[in-house]
Amino acid sequence: MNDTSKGPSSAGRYCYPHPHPAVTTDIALFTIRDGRLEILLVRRAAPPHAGAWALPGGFVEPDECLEDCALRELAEETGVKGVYLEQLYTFGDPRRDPRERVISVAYYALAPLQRVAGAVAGSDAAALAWFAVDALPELAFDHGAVIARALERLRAKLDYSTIAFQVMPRKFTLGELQEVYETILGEALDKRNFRKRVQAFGLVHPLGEMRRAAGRRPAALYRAAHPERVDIIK
Amino acid sequence: MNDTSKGPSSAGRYCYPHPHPAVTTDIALFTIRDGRLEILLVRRAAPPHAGAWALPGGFVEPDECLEDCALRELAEETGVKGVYLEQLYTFGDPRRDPRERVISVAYYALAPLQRVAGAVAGSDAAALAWFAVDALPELAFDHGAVIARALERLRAKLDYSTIAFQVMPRKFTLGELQEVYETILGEALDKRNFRKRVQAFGLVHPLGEMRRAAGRRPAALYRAAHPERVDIIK
DNA sequence: GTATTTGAGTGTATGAATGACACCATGTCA
DNA sequence: TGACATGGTGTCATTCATACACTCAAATAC
Repeated sequence: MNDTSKGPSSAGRYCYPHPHPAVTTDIALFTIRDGRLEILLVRRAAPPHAGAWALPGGFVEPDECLEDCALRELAEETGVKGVYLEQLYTFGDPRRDPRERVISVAYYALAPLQRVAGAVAGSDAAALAWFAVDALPELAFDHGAVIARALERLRAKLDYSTIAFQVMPRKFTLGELQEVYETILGEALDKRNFRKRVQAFGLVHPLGEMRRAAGRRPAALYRAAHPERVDIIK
Repeated sequence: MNDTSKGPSSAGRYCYPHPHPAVTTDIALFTIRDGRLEILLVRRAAPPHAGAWALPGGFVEPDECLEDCALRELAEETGVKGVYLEQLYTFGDPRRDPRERVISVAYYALAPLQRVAGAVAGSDAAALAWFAVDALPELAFDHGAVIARALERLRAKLDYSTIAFQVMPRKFTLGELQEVYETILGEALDKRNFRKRVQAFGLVHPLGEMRRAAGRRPAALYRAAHPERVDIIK
């Protein structure tokens, strides 16, 4: 899929009177597994950066909007569908890709493990794996910077939006919700204050059911008050 | 500068094996004049949308990064230089430009009137004018949506950053600073609380000078504590 | 069957930040 | 010299954020 043509007089069927950059989308997809914040990466099979790990992503088709492109690439390369995407930033350094000028519109996403557990490598990628965000492998292109910015944004949004519910299953306990916050923020929160806030903002509705877990008291189950959208709170 | 070629087999010297979109930057440059928040627009001379008003902007060159492109286009089309730019959002709807696929990386900027007062139309633009943001003319492309988003972001950033100082001259009174906040937010602020906050955050340094104005008590002059950068506060 | 373990669940008190509010000061100009 | 216009200042009440400790309910080990 990646071409290496550049400049005047190169072979190719798509011609323009002025140089056009290639445009891609890249997706930083986060989930939480075993109390760790993880990100989905694909191993590059071909140069440049063969063997290094990269964000899933790819070239924008002529008739699709950017978000559709991100969703499509994510589905093609990893099999993951239907996640909540938010545009992060557009990276346009002329030298970020050694082949040709590539401008990348980065998106980030959060999804519950159950929805991404079946991720499998697509035809474009040699392999696919989840990495803890504090133990990243060697990264291709400027994807280290992309991930850093995505993390920063994600953590900021936890505070003033309901984005965390994107990573929750349909039914969850307040303890599980707090664990998600703590995992993403990388710090412990006070249990009573956390519960107070969540309830005060009306972010959850009790289901009247209990989750029975081994070796401890059952916990009340809740659902997100507005699971379909991300609200700004405060 | 705008070409209309599209798709396979069109004439043109720059050829690629896959279709490439055109990429532009557009700049929403705000200033404050006579107590109104105004935005700089250029009148389109050529179709599409000939006669409509548009944000200054243009195509990304092969070897410039996106922010440089925005600065260059702003200088070329309006003569305005050296303003603080922040990336806003990337607009990529396939039909936002009727000629060909054009993806636009939008930036916004704030500058003091004195630095933009000499803005003059460059070769690309038929004419150039400032419009109050609540009295915009007919706009080309999706520039109405771009401006709406820029305004939203600007207002949000007033609250938690020092972005307002970008629009202040080197010396200013606290009354003038408050007027800027009120103009951008579109609402009145309490004078004492405003001054308390500004001082509490250490955002300004007194210069020990006075501004003598006709018909009223002279006001102490201040300068921004960190005029060169935009800080996040709170 | 009793003790232990593990997370579930709950309230209060304190300090900080926010927001509402009114008057006198100092200059110009008529 | 009086009217006018903006400059400049402090307090109080409320709200919000934070720190903090114990009992409850189930499962399991002994």
